[in-house]
Amino acid sequence: MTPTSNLQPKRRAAKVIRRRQLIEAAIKSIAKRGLGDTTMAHVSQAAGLSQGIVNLHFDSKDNLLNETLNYIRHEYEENWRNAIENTPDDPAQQLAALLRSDYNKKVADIQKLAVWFAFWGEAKSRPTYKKICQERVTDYSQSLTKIIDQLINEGEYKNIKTPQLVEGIIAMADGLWLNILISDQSFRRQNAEAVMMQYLCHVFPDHQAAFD
Amino acid sequence: MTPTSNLQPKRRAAKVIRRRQLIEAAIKSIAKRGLGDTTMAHVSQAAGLSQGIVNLHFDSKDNLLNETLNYIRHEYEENWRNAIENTPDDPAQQLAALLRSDYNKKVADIQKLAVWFAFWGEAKSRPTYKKICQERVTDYSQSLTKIIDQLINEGEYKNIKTPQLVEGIIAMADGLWLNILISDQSFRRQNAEAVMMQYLCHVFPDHQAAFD
DNA sequence: ATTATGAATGAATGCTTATTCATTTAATTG
DNA sequence: CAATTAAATGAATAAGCATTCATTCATAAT
Repeated sequence: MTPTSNLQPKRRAAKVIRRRQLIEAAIKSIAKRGLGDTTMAHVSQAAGLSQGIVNLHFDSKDNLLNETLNYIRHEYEENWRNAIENTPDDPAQQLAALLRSDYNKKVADIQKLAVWFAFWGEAKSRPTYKKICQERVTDYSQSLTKIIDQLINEGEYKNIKTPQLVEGIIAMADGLWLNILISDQSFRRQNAEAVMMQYLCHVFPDHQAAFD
Repeated sequence: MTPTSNLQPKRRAAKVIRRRQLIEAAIKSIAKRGLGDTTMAHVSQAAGLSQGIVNLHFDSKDNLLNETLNYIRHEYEENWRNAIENTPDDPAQQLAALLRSDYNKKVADIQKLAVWFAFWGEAKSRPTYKKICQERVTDYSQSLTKIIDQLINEGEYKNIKTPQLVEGIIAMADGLWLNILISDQSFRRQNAEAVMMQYLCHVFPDHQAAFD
């Protein structure tokens, strides 16, 4: 037996819980102070624990930040996959559900958005960040493409180039996040959703009912 | 006479030139290493000057970074104002010109994009950054709104809510920048432009000629 | 109850970095 | 050609920070 597999359930659980607790503390601190001003002391204090705790559970600050980004990426993916699964098997409705899910309370929460932008801001110079950010998009756009192709077949849409439309929708989705983040509370999740739905109405006029 | 106005042309010019030189060095370093890992030593070395030079010309690192953001904001605004001015007084053409200008070599340069996202990433926690980023959008959307209202009057567009459309266009524009930045060179300026033009075609089908 | 093991602490360490300022170099003036 | 003033240098300083690790605390096993 490896020493790891000797771990009793309670202790192993404790470890997982502590890691999540620290990741959530990191999210709070990044949202409050930005990535640049977030220190290990901030994170451990926000978690109500002691100085060295992050190194104990994550080895290094770098690692904690990587895991934090991974965490919100998985949360994001889980969110939109749920949205699709809990929606009738109709392309227009699925499209609406998928895009509305981006403006969920859980995912478009201002703290989480701050974290996304913090990492995007460093992505160009940090391969690890960049890769995780890319992964987020590839999975999402695969599903989006599938749904849109179905919708195009169903309706009588002639002049739509799917790949470009997919790029456009994703771009708008991200840009609306930026708007929520930057605008002083005047632009909210519901506004973003409405803007996106109007876009879909323009592109798919025969299915407007699904986007109201 | 104040001591400042006593400065001879050459010396005064030197000061302005040096400041720009340091701002451009800052842009290079931010693009290369990110905002977090950019040090005063990096900036001064990139400018080929000595350690203390930034404090001499900008007093502090904070101030240098504020001025750097201001610099790209003004460059950005100058770029789109030029685009409008050098285009015939036709709404559809002006709209196309305004939006194409966002994917100029000068403005959608990958280094500049990296800088925008670096500052957006810290904007939530830094009021100064946030303000400058907000200013960028307000000026732009005023002009955009004016042009779109003209276009709507001209054509027979009924179901367009201008404010939402403006938000949508700006969001897509920013999101396409993110795509250029994150995607490993596979998504380029021309792609972004094409995606945006397809969007405009969908919204203003009677003016497609202007968006090809 | 005693021992063994894992989890957590927090003071100490050593490195990095922004800022300062005495000194040097260059340009301008009379 | 001095004398004056501005610009630039770079070594020294001091503050901040991630990381380490000897020690303490808590839990589980025997």
